[in-house]
Amino acid sequence: MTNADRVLEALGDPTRRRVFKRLRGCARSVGEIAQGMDVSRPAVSQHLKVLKAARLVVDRAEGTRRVYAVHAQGLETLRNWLDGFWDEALAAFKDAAEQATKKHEGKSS
Amino acid sequence: MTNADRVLEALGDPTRRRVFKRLRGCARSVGEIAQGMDVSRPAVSQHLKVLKAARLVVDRAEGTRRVYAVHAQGLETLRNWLDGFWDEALAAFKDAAEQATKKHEGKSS
DNA sequence: TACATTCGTTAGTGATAACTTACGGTAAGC
DNA sequence: GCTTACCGTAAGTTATCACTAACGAATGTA
Repeated sequence: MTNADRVLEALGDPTRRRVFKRLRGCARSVGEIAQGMDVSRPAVSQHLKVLKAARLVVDRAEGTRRVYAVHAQGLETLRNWLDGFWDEALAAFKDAAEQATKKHEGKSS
Repeated sequence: MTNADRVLEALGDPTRRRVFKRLRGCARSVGEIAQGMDVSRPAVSQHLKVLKAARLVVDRAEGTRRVYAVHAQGLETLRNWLDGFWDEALAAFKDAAEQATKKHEGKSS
């Protein structure tokens, strides 16, 4: 399982996306994130675990609290996956075009 | 439910990603996609339905067969979501910095 | 040391979704 | 017009996943 797979699977859940969006711009503790959401704190904790495994967030201990913040690496992984998909698609298209050209040349000769 | 939500949810499933990757560079029919995979043809058909709803693929009738190909719009949606996240994160960070500055000015005055 | 608070973990449950089998519909070929 | 091939859909089953509840660990405090 690649890192890109973990990122896509992590962002596939809507609740997890809401948790992730709550960390834009400022780091928050688990309780602060759960505050105002319609899910329990353990649920948020579990979602953060998945987001952490995907390198989408990082956590640091701050007394008894655990503060989470967005980590650039996860979104960079997603961006690289996106770019890589385009590159491979383009390469495959190029190969197909070349084979078609070769076939056409063989026909004309 | 936004389009970005549909894209992320569609790409969240590993089988669906394998189906999607099979369309890089060349369009294929449903049977061709299912050929060599460890899932049945109806399963592939259902996944393609979800991918189509997310604007990740397009389909065209070709006789009795139905040919699917990647559609740029879905991945563009994902890219926009990615960029938008960065923008909002940056804006939030900026606001926090400005508030901190304001507070600091108020203190010094 | 004893207590309180905060967070993480595990077990169990309920819901969602993915897979298979079976059926119906449509277009091409004889 | 009948047969064949290909695809989508529906029903049913299985499995996966997210949520709640309960317990345990660690830190800060009296």
